[in-house]
Amino acid sequence: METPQAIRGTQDIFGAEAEAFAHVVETFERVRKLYRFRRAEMPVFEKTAVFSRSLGETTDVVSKEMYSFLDRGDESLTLRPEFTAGIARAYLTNGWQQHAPLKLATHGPLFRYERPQKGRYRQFHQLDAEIIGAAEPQADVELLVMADQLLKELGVSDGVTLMLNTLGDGASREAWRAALVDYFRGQREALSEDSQERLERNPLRILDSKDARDKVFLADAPKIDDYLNGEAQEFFGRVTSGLDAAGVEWTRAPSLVRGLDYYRHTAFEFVTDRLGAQGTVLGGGRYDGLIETLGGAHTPAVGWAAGIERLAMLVGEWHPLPTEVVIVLEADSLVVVTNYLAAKIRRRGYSCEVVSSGSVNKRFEKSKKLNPLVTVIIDDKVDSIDGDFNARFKYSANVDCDRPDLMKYLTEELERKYFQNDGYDGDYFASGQDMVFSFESSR
RNA sequence: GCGAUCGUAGCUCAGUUGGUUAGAGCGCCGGCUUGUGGUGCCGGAGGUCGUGGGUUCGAGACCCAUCGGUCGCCCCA
Repeated sequence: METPQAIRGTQDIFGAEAEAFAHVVETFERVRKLYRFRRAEMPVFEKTAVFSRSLGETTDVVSKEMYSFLDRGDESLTLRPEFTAGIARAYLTNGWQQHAPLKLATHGPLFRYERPQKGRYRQFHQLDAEIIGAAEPQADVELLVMADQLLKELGVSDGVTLMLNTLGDGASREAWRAALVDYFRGQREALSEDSQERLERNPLRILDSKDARDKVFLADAPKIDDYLNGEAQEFFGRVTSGLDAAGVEWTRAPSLVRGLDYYRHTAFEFVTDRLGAQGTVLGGGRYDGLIETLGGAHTPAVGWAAGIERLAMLVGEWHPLPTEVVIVLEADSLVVVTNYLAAKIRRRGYSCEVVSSGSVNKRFEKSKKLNPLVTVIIDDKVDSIDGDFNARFKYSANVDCDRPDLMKYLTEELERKYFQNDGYDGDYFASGQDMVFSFESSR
């Protein structure tokens, strides 16, 4: 029987990486509540039109990266390549207009048919935050400040910079785009093959080409600032002054454009040079035109998405808190004692692991590897002078264990309730790194 | 879709200019040792050397194809 392989570009995440992944999500959940964003869940697949119409037919995402298939009714469905389009559809379908302006947060898997590489997968995961039905720059500011706080709380903000730009309103953007096409047409033959292609499909993209043949023309290319009308300028000014007031650092990136057609005004990316070719860790912008393309009324909105895998890589290995208590069963006849104690300890809210298989030697090896705060040993050695003990309950705590609550619980409550002892029996000594306390129950 | 690079035990890797029964460390299992015990010693399980062809008296090592991983281009989080 041959084991089927996992699909290319999917990942099985485990251990420290999985902990880092969970840590990113948990931090996002916590921060999103601080900003009072409401949680939403959407399907992972939609009718293909949801994405093809909103993202722009000519974008690479739509033209070659979507996971599309026909269902049994011959309807074309697509695994979501991004969140925004699906959220916009849900907003219209469910009448969420009544909640506008609506602050939404979600996270989960997305799918794109691409060659995998560092920080890029066919099934990848994003955090997502959107404000729908808010035309004011204030919404952009709130979203950016939240993103900034998220990165800071994750401890990854060092070396990550906020690149900020404006694409102006629809009219500004079109005028700029036309000027760029004009300009680059003049140099057409000198451009890279990729950029000659971009000239027809997505001229804004030429601006962040990595090809040296293109870079020489960038300095003299038309600037968006020259095409912004007064309104667009004022909008951008309010965004930047809001960020300054909130203490969020940013860098103007006049050639920053976003890949999808629906962006207007604010566009931004938090980038780092620590992730190889995939420098963008969080990106987004304003998409005032999107909801109309799905048949809704004109609805201004802003949002961003962040790659969980990329954030997790910046976070690095993340280890869960150490096990608080490990119970080592040394005498198999007393197995019920471990069941009793473990249940009690866990119900009390302390993490606990039981080691009760393998040779006694292996059990201690295992417990040492778990590196617990406290080790509890269940033993039936009859080694007292009068020989009337039938169970012994010892625990050893790391000398540095700064958990008086846990120590108190174990010494006083458990020991008294279960063993009906009077307390320490005087057997108390230091062994290496551990303080060892020993209790014995008498009958 | 394009390019580079890699693919030997569960994991990390050695395997000399192609030459007898393919190795180590870690991990796992067992035994002994260690009188509070992540030590030491002994033993064990586990590999069709990604797969399929080819060259050769002989290939894990050379060639071709294919699959997969990694990194990059395109694009994007």
